Amino acid sequence: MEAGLRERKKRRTRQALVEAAVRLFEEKGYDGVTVAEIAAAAEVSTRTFFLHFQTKDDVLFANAAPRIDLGLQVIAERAGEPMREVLGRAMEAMIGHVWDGDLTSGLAALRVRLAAGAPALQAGMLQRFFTAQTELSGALCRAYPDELDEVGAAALVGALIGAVVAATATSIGRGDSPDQVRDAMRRAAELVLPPGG
Amino acid sequence: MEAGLRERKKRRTRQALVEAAVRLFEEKGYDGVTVAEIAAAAEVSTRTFFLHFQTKDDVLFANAAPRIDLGLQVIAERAGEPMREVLGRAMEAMIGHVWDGDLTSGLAALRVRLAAGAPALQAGMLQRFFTAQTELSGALCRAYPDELDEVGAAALVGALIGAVVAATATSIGRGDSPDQVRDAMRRAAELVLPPGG
DNA sequence: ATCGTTGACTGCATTCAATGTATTAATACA
DNA sequence: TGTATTAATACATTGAATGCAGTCAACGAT
Repeated sequence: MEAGLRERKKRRTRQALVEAAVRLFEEKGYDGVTVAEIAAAAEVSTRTFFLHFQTKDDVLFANAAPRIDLGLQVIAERAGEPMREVLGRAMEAMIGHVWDGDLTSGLAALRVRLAAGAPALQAGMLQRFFTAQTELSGALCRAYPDELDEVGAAALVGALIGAVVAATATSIGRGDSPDQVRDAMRRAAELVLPPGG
Repeated sequence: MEAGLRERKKRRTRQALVEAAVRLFEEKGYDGVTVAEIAAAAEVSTRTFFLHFQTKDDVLFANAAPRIDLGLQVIAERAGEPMREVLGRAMEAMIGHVWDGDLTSGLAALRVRLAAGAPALQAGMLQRFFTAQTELSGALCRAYPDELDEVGAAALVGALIGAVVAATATSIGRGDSPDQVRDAMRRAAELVLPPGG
């Protein structure tokens, strides 16, 4: 997959910014760290930070982009199978991705901990979930035009994501282990989409 | 109901700020208006704006505070009745408050329209919903300690609010009438809490 | 009626996220 | 080797939000 020295250097800079940010946030909290500090710790200019990340909080979600695509992919591939079953499988795929991406690494826990003390970060997180939710809802509506209208799809996906996000935040905030958190996510999903129905 | 000249003046200032903000936002969009402009239009200093509202977006939610209390009140009063029924009634009360507070006045529509073009505002709105959700969830958990644990309560309330918020945003964004929006909210609530069950 | 207190409001300075512009320097490519 | 990209930099600016010191009107007690 095309190495390219330029590309590699860029990636290294990006990675350095992510690592510096995580380390500093752990030390001093989200509001206790400025973008300038992160950039300095990664030995680049402040302007370069915003060349890699749109906002300060973006640096904490560097790896979250593929997650939603995973869900959309399931919906695209399994079109034809029963709607609620497909949605359940999409959710299960995303939960799996969270598990071995953010849950075991402790990144998810860090985010929840930081968000508890930094409203700006909390707002940013919620917005990401909402954007993902909107994309999923649109895809589902397009895949099942006879069963769902726009509003119905939004309600169903909103319920699913709403349940899982709230359960996850609560479980992590309570200090649960990664396994317990994953169970909480699954139970929340089953609350909206019962397995035998 | 103690009038008090000082109190009245303060309220007038606050109201002037709200009205100036709404008018300017309608004219030039959310990002197209600065706090300084709003303050100038209300003939007060910029500093005074932040004396009345914590953030720029706060001015658009001046009347939303009592809504959550309404829901909490229902949960407190009806304790003892079946849990899901009480939660449904709490939601119905809040929907009613939205109806004759923001829906008929067009304020809700304005917020959705503005939020579509201003990520910062969208994030702020979502955060408000999440805060409300957390409070409701806590109250419900305390009212029904045998039926719900923290995570279960979060999941249930998260599903309910998530469904209603998503359906509302979609319905408004599609240009529906206030009646249609209210119907969408009710259907979304019934998706999570079926009436006959 | 007067005086001390409270509290709403102001002006000014500062921090910090985020953006625009112009420039430098290293990589890529012919 | 020379030319075109492009990551990264330096510098300046906007705008939200906060801190602080000071003004003046409203209030309450004597």
